[in-house]
Amino acid sequence: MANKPSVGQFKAQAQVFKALAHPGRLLMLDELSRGERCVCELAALVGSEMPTVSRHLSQLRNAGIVDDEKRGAQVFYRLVTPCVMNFFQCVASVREKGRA
Amino acid sequence: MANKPSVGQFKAQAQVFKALAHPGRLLMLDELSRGERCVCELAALVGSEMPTVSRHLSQLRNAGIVDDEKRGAQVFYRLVTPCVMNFFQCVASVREKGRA
DNA sequence: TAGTAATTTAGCAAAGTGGCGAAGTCAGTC
DNA sequence: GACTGACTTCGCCACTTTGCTAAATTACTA
Repeated sequence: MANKPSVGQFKAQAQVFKALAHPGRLLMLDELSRGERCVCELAALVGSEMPTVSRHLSQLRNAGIVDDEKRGAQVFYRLVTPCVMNFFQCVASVREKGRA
Repeated sequence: MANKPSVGQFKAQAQVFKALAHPGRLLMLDELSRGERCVCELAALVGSEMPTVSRHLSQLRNAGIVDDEKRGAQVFYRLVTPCVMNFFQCVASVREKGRA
């Protein structure tokens, strides 16, 4: 019933893409594709302060891309939808064709 | 040779995602997936002014997602990398899992 | 050459994004 | 109960994005 997707659908999808539209968040997702990580590990990875990283992660969580689990004093994040990692191949081809 | 992608790579990829992170641009891409369209057709589709649509299209072009061709007084845009349309399925699953 | 239509570019105001430090919350330790 | 560490939320500022109108550009027509 959705041959012509509605504007609302695109709005929701744009939110997901928006969550992916940041180098630091992509770096974190790449790391999470190899297993769950706590916030402090990801903060060290991207080299930003923890508040900054925490907010990036909540953006990814709100988009439904990652999930979090509190264990003790630490919070571990993991990738919920690994298929987003497939995007990278297409995006790479986008960039290659772009410069052709 | 790229087991550990560099920050620069993620920066470039984020640019592509950024180009996709707008409902109107997604709507236009969906339309372009069914064939080339001129700017005025796309403007009518999204219901924005032509200058606005023109800028959105140049963003998509700069990202390497679409290509343009001038024919007479009109400029026709077409999808260069149809694989970006595959994203939508994964994004849809992201949103479904997100609300589970 | 004038005139009209299709696009793009430029300039402006409003809204959103990203980063940091300060402060608040929660878990484990002394 | 006080203290420390991990994390989140808040407030602030700088920067970017977005949409509009006005103006410049290009193609076609009379």
